[in-house]
Amino acid sequence: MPEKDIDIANRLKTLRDERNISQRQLAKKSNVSNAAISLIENNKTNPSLGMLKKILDAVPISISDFFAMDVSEENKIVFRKNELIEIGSGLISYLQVGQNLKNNQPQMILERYKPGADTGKSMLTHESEESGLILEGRMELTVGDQTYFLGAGDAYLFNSNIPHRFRNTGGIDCVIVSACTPPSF
Amino acid sequence: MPEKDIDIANRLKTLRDERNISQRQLAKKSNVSNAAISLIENNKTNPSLGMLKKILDAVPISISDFFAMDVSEENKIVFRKNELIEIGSGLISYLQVGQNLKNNQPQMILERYKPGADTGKSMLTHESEESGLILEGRMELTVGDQTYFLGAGDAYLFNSNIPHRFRNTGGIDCVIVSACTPPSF
DNA sequence: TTAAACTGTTAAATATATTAAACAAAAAAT
DNA sequence: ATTTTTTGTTTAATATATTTAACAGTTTAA
Repeated sequence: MPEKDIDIANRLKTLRDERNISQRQLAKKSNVSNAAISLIENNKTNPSLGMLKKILDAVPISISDFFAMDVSEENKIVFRKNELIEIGSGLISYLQVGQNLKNNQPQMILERYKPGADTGKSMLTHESEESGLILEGRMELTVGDQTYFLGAGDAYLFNSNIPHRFRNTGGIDCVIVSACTPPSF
Repeated sequence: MPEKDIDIANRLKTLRDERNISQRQLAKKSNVSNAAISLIENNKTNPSLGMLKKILDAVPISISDFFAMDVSEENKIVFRKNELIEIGSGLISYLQVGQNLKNNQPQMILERYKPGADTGKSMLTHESEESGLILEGRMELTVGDQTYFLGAGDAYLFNSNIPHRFRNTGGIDCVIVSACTPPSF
């Protein structure tokens, strides 16, 4: 059974945070460009072993220990602002609370709809209970054959099997925090 | 203290030998080219982690375990024909018995001199006792101000502080097995 | 407030890993 | 003995990692 993703990105970031070293400090100490470290931590490259070795030697930590590190977020409780997981971007961006959610966990998402953003005329449907709260801007929400206009502070709750649709018809970003149980994707 | 060389080459080769898998079998199973595996095992590339991961998943073994593998050759006793270490090539090729030799160990080398090969007019000198035996071909050996012509079966022994020189003046390869104590390079 | 020294990220240039295909040698099959 | 597989290796073409340099945002100092 092949292991799942090795997640060097998290490992390195976590390690660096634990030891309070900046990308540039580590870069200098390991004779590697700071860009390389940034790219690794953002999963934008597939580093060579030589590269990883140089970095880990500078930390220092052995390769074996590095991969034996426990970075499971199973029991992680607090997720900092910059630790939210980006699961989609574009006209609508999604920042999720937690990773690899179980079916009994709510999928909380911080959603940002740019002006004109629209989940589409071909309404959404999925097997969840869905709730949300508008933080900024205004949102046009259609659930079934009813359409609502929501402003900051307003909230919603419905069964997502009912076809629904979000549209930002205003001129400024609309920011929503939503929750689905079980997670919808 | 940074670890010394990680030696992926040895690790992979050893692993593959232990499990009796050919390069091509492993390549196919891991969706990687057989060339890649060959290059890795010969230290001719600096593989990416993604690559290594694919290979190790096919073995299978975890990355952590892979790097925790003991491949120290400290007490290795028998070195197979294909396990000799190439420490130089070209007109003269050197295949050494063992790795990271200690000062109290003899450095045995299987040397092949192509026709015309010459260690150079500017004689060699180093702090060792040196001995050798001609296996094939003929060799012109100069030690100090004496020059000797050796054929298969002949041998030599001298203190390498005395300037010396090897020249294959014949038309065929000359193969020698030599030994230096302590190792000369 | 402004400036200076940091933070992490990104784009284009460069270096290098990886593949595909062909090779030669050894083992297996007929 | 001679095909036929299978072995590992190599080279040129291609894909991609890494660096250099510039950017924008945040913190520290004055």
